[in-house]
Parts: sequence; structure tokens; C-alpha cells
Amino acid sequence: MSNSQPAPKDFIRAIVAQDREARKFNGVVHTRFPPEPNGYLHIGHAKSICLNFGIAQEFSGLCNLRFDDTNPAKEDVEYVESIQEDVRWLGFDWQDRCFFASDYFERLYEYAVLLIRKGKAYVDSLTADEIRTYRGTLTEPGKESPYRTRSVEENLDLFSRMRAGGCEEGAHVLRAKIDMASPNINLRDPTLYRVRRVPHHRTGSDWNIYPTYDFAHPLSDSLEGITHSLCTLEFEDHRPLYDWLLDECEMACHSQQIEFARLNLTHTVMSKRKLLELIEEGHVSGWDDPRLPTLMGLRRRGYPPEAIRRFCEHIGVAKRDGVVEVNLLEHFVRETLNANAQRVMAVLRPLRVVLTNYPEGQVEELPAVNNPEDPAMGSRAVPFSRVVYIERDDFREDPPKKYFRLAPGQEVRLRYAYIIQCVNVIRDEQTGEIVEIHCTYDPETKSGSGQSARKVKGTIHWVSATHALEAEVRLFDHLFSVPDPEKDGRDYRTVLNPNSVERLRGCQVEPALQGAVAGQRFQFERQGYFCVDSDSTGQRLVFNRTVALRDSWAKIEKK
RNA sequence: UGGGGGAUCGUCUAGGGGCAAGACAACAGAUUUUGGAUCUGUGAACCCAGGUUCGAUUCCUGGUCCCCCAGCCA
Repeated sequence: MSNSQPAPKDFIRAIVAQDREARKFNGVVHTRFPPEPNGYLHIGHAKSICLNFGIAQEFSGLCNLRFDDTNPAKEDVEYVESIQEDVRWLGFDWQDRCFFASDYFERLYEYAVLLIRKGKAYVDSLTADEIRTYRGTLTEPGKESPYRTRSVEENLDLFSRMRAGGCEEGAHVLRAKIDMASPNINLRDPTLYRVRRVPHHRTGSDWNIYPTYDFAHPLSDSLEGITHSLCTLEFEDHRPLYDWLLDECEMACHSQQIEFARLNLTHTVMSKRKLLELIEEGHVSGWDDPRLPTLMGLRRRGYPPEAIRRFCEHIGVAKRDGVVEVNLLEHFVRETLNANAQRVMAVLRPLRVVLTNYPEGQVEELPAVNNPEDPAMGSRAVPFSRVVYIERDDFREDPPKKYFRLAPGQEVRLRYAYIIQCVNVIRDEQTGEIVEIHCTYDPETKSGSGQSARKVKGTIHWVSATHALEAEVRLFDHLFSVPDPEKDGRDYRTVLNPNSVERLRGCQVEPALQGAVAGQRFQFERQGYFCVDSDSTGQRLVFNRTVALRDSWAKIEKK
């Protein structure tokens, strides 16, 4: 019964559910994710991937991966491979259904011939400039090309010569014969084929002509039996053409195009062009720079694919265009990492602390919980000794109100260890800089066993100086310092965040991190989630900060 | 002043002739050996104007504002 079904989550699922119930397409649901292999995927694509694969899953259907490789001048196998890797990483499986529009070139050509025979397409020999002029404007109708009335025979002959390689690029194009006066510019005899004397990454030099998106897309959808062809809003105007082509080519399957709003995120840019500019101008290091919204970048940054999926589920699908705040994405990253990231202690900006009453040479192995959210993750031993490092931020000579950390005379708990009290501050005689602090520890307050009634307000993280591993840590922040980098048409480069990355060397991390491999994710207690960077080696650990923990102290201090 | 789409808390998304719901963010409190997590609570919205109606955010009419389209890109 339909009333036992949960309400559809969005208008597209509502349509799909209705179609399935009405047995449209025989009750089958078949979608596709159709990237052009001319760049790398970003989180905007993730929305489409989750939508298409998600709907297929929910409606017991299938989702194809199809490369829209109709423009050899811009495309490359390198992109094909990276796109496949990204889709897999996101957690989706196209099984044996990875297709290419180029797989259909021969059939597409035959459909073009069919259109010519029906008098629905013609070879135009106007120049690109002339075609533009003839097209008219938004408010004025276009003019018909003088070549529009060529005979079927002449068109057939010309078109086959275009294919055979007898003409220069731009000499001719194949156009649909629709309506030069249409208020919808896409219907003013759109181009179906153009001459391109460029080798294609899959078909080599087999072809001298290539179909346009407008021609190839609907036919590819139909050939694959795609029932619901989901795309972004800017293709809304193309739908009449999409339908016209399926009708005129007499396709057995009339796929249904449905448009939804693309994803926009605050504090970043999403277009391939701008992403490329950021890379080429050296503002970021490459497509996998952890500050970029590319899937490669997010992966390197440490974002779990599950977090991205949850985010995409959560933002929903609608037709109004808007901008999602990045903090929503970050929320899902924290939420998933909180549940499964191993906790570890790491001191980013070390301050030496000597426990003057702790026996020289003594080492204790203190048990530490790996993840309080998940007891199954067990515990580990953390070495403790007379000299430890704490965070410089965790000591203040003049502590503000409500500062629950270390200060002269004040007490604080070292996580999983003892309560210590600051008794002395040692500074560099020249610079006056604090070089180390002396504390005493209270042996009665050992974590767990002690049961000391004594409570302190603060607990800070630390690492044993003799046992710590040195590491480099890269702290990332938003690439842009404002939510909408392109507001009022300004150049987004003018609002790049100068502090979007901070490299910290000489960080001291817990020995449990020995041997951590690239991609492994941790929570550095009290600081955030970090992931081992691909620059990391056995000798030199490098971490990326995925996202900081929520910091309510920072808020208090701001006031 | 062509055509196509859209307008609900700060943000995203529901709903739909009769109390406008959720999430993030914000704020307040509880709790806490992570100032994390968790829990509780608070504030916060139907673009405007008319009309129909007992009643309109929803239906109708007219506006306003925003987005997209003049590639041989997708």
C-alpha cells in the first residue's frame, strides 16, 4: 500500500515514486551520473552522485556512471580515472555499468542521418560568427540560414564528408531544423555536430565530427534506458530540445529530465574554472589541496566519505538556489569522526614542564581510553615521566576569569595522569620568553586508582618529553575569509584568507602515533580531528587538521 | 521591455485553507578527567498588495526581487 511508504524526502523522489506506482517505464527506476571527464569532482558533484545513486538504491533500481565525453579538446583519461576513484571513495558502485557517450558515436551518427532524412536536420556552412548573428537575441527572433533549405541528398553527402574528414574545423556544422523564431534560444536550430580534428581519448582518430551535449545527452540516456535524467537548473531551458530529440529520433525509451538546484557552499568557490585559477596562480598547491572543495582535497583533508554522504542527504534537493553554510558540512564531519576517531594526545605548540618532585628516570604507563564514544575501541598505554610538554595556550601568567588551566600557583589535571601545580616560571634572561615551567605533582591524584576527592576545573593534554614523536601539523581554515567570495561581482582573489593554512613544526605527539599511515584519522584531544597527510613518512609524521573541535572557551574569551 | 525557473527562521529543508516542523548556527543551563561529546531549554521565518473565505503562508489576480539562457562548452 502506498500509504505505508514513508513520505518522499524531496520533489524528485516524489516524482519517481509516483512514476513507479503508475508503472511508467514499467515500474523501473534507472538513473545515471554523467560527468564530463574534463576536470576533477567536487562536493557539488557529490550531491548529484548521492542523489542519483541514492534514488536507484531506494527504488531498487540501477545507476550508471556515464562519461559525457563529447568534446575531445578538453577531455582526458586522467580525469576518467580520478572520477572513478572519487565515486568509489564516496561509497558508490556502478558495477559493470561504466559507459561513455563515445561508446554511442556510431549510433548517434545514425540518428543524425535519420534526422536529416526526415528533414529535421541540415548541414549549415555559415561561420560561427554568422551563426551567432543569425541566432538573434533574447528579444529578437533569429533569421534562417541560407543553407537551411539544402536538399536531403546534399545534407547527407555533406554530413558524410564531414565525418570522413574532408573539411576544416568550422566549415560546417549539423543543425537541428526547429524554429529560428522560438523565444527559447535553444530551439533556434541548435548545433548537433561540429567538426573537430582532434584525437579523442577513447576513439582516437576515428572521428572528425563530434556530437554536442544537447544531441548526445538525451540519446545516451535513452539508449541506456535511463528513466529519470537528473540535472541542474541551467538545463531547464534545454528540456524542450531534449524532448524534441527523443521524439524525432523515435526513441523507444523517453527518459524524463528533471532539474534541481546545484550545491553552493559558503567560504569557497565551486566552478572548475575558478578552482583551476586558484591552482594555476599558486593560491593552492593542486587539485588535492586540503583547502579545496574537490573530493580529492576533502579526502586529503581527512573528511570521511560517510560525512559527505550524510551532508548530501541532509541538505535535501529542491529547485531554489541557495548557499549552504560550510559549518553544516563541518558538523557532519565532527559527528562522524566523534563516533569513530581514535583519541590521542598531541601538543602543537609545546611548553616544557618539569615536575620537580617526580622521581628522575621514572616512567609510568598510564591507561588511556581510545574513544569514550566507543568502548570497543579499547585503551592504550601512555608513557608519563618527569618532563612533559603541554600546550603553550594552556598556561597563562595572568589568567583571565574562568581560565581553568595552568597559571602560577594554580592547579590543573594532566589527562589520565596527575593533578599538578605550577610553582615556578623559568624565562630566558635575554628575551624574557618563558622557556619552561616548574610544577609539583600530587601522587595521591593519579587517574583512576587515586579516587582523590580533590577536583580541579581543568584537564589538559600533554606528552612525555622523552617519549614524544616530533611531527608537522598543518592547520587549515576556510580558503576565503568571507562567506560569499563573489558577492557583488568582486574578484574572489581579493578575499582569499591569508591564514588559510598554518604549518606547525616541532609538534610533539604521543608515541602511539608511531607508524600511522596516510589517511588515518585521529582526534587530538581538546583540539580537533587530524589525518595523516600523504607527505608523511616513517621518519617524519605530517598531519592535516580536518576540522577543529567546537571551542566554547574561544567564545567565552571573545566576550 | 523574449523565454524558462524560484521566493518559508541567519542558513538548508519540510508542510499546506484552521498551532508553520526539523537540522545547522546563535543564546542559556545541566553534566563532564577532552572548555569535546551528551542532555534540557530559549529566541528566530511564510517577498509585497489586493481578492475569494468564518479563516490565506497555502487558492486567485497583480506586482517586486533573485537565478538561468544569445558556445561549433557541458
